[in-house]
Amino acid sequence: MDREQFKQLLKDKGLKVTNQRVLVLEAIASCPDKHLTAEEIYELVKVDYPEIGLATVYRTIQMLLELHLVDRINLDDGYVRYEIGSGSTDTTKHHHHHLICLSCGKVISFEDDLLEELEKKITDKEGFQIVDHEVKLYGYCKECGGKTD
Amino acid sequence: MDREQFKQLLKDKGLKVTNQRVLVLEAIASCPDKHLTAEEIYELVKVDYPEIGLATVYRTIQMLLELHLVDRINLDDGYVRYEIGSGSTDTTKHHHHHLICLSCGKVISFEDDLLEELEKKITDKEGFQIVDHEVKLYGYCKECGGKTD
DNA sequence: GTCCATGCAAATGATTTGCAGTATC
DNA sequence: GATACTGCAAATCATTTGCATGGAC
Repeated sequence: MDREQFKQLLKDKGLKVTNQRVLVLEAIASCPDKHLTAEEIYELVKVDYPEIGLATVYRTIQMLLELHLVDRINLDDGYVRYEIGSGSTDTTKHHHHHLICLSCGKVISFEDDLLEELEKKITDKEGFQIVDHEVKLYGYCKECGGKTD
Repeated sequence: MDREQFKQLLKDKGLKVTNQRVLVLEAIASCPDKHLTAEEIYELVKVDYPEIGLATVYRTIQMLLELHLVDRINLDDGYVRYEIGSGSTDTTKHHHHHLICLSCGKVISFEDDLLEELEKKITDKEGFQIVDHEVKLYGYCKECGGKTD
């Protein structure tokens, strides 16, 4: 999803194209592995566009979530974080999961389809139709060398 | 973990045994599938002990989390929820996961060891040592009959 | 020119904290 | 009796909202 595609999407949805909206999306897209908080996005956008307000950042994020261009992640550290969405590419909703280091706080994303098997089992057994999932694995990354701390 | 065991644990840790602490733990333990919010726990305890304060409930929950007697769940609905802990039994940390109905909001817990395979794979490939995990599956429960929103 | 979008400041709401009184040990 | 625990009210902090101005179309 490049800048022009995004502008077109906004127009198609009857939404207005503003600098703020473009810059917020680009800030999130430019840090695919950093899992930014709203405040961090605000600070990033302010570099290029100092007059933006925090409320606009929140409102834009809300809109991007509804358009499925960004995903929300909650690491339970008191901040809600955002990353460029899996749905932003298209078709196959390739969810990715998160490895969270309990020592340094680093978040590593990874892909895996192992859950599909599990989901099939649950649908069969419980009659529960699964449409989405979120997986967080907590542990210690290579650098923090297993359990050191 | 019954009431007496809990009292003993508190003593062993050098903590004082109070009605408030016993009642908060019992409120959470009595609703193993309801995933209560702090406010709900507060209301439950108030029935038997009207003078309790909400701050005490929060402080007690904090303590119970540290003792691994309760677990925290975040359904991203703006409330943090608590349930009686998997570690409260013992030895084999049998995590359970959550099925969350997008239509009625019901939360169903289930056990599965499928992730062990995945965790082994990640430890081998990434050098990331996993010690805990959280899985949330979103969808539609039997009663809400697949997708009938 | 119309209205949606923005910025600011004030409001909200869950959780935390300071402090003086109270209960446990 | 000392000190940890509690209740209350005030503080905190992320997020939301009201409203008047500004910008997109």
